[in-house]
Amino acid sequence: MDSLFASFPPGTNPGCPSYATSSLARSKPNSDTLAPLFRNKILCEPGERIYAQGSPFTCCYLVRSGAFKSLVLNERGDEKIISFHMPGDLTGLDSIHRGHYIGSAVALERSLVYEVMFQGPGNELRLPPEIQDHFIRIMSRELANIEDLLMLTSEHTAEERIIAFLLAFSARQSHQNLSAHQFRLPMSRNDIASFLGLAVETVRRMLTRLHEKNLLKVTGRNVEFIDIEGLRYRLKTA
Amino acid sequence: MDSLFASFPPGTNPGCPSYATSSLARSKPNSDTLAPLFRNKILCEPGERIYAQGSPFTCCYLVRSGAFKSLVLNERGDEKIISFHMPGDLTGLDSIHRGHYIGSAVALERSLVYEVMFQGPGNELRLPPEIQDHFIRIMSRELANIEDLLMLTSEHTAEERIIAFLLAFSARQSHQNLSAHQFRLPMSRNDIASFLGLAVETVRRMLTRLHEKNLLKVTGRNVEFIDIEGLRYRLKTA
DNA sequence: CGTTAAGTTGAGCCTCGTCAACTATGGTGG
DNA sequence: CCACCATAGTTGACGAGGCTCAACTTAACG
Repeated sequence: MDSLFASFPPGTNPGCPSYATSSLARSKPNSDTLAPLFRNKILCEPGERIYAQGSPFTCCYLVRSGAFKSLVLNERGDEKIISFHMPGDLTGLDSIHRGHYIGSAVALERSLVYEVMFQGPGNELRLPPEIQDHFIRIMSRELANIEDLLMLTSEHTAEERIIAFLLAFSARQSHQNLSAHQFRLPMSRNDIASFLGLAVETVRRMLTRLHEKNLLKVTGRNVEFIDIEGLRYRLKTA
Repeated sequence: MDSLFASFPPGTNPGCPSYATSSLARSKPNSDTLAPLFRNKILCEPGERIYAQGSPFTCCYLVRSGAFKSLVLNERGDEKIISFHMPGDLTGLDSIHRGHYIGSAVALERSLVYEVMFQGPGNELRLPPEIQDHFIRIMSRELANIEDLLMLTSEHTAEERIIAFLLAFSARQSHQNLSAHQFRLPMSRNDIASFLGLAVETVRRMLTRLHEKNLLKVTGRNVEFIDIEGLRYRLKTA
């Protein structure tokens, strides 16, 4: 695996998949490539949704600041978190091929997004040539990200999933020039559990376990790594 | 969920996700839209791989006949099946953003593929305007497909996964004007197990269970539905 | 016809989900 | 500023679903 969070723009990191390595820390977000497509700027408060499952598809959204979760309601009515979106990420890519959004995007904190419009009046997609390349690579990367998540949830234990998640988030932090060792998670335990395909209680149990092993410290949503190499090690020797 | 197999081209099926319904049977494959991008035609024997994980990315491949599995080797060295590709599907989309293939594609039976080339000499992507729209929708749809698989594997029991898989395959069959009630699976039990995030033994146990409940008949790779409504019912009332 | 891989079946165990009770947190209105 | 309530988070006990391991049968293929 490579990353659990979308990265932007794609870098080049050949070789075997390596869980939650520095792949997220490749290159700086370069969101301005899409600037010609920007429309409105929207400010979101925590809990607010920029689009709702089933509503007509209008555009994708580029996250400038804050954080989002994108989720799908299943037949039982409870939500499954598909991904988290950080600054530089595009949301709604999975809905382009439909006339409506196949999931919802909800702000986890006060956030700023741009509308990214590329549909003509007849709903046909029109990308300026200089953006085409970039856009397709973004989608390809998104595809690879979900595949990573798929591998993580189908072949790894609860502890490994938590570790991979935290390491990926950490990498994303340093990507934004924030501390990779100490950070505050914008999402709830429930969100993490849903994202990783676990029960909330299991998430907690794994966190306490990692705490007892002196690998990290968690108080509420604040995370502090004690032994980051130890964490990485537990991922490799699965 | 909507489908576990890529569909081509995307249709319009608004509303909540509904597992393995007729969504796969939307519209006929219309692969010729990409015809301007076709290069060589390649014939593959079972077990042959059209590209290998880590090798330099050259192009995507359109399946014309036969079937493929695309897989990723994890750090332990065993393969995880990411998707199955049927006639009309594109493979390698997840590798566009990298200089190399992030997984491998292996023929499950004697198959025919087209090389789909859209990279210029400088590796920049160049899509004819009339194809752009179509191509992006394909990628978006692929994204939605994997999200479906993600939801299936993270929130559903072994039995439900098997049922969803078989129903999706059945839908794909009728999509190709083949019988939806009786068909031969091109992939091994191992492939199915890996794809659904299960052990081979579990796959079998569920098949026998469904057999005992008079819902279907399985002999080797041949599947015959006895009570397709019964199967659908067991998916809804999860 | 022999060899190897694929498929099947059973027994036992372990991880993780479920349920229930409890505590902490944060937001709101009096 | 505090009381209140709702939501989020925590902890423990228990059970079940599915994985592991091992033995065996069947199928595929030269």
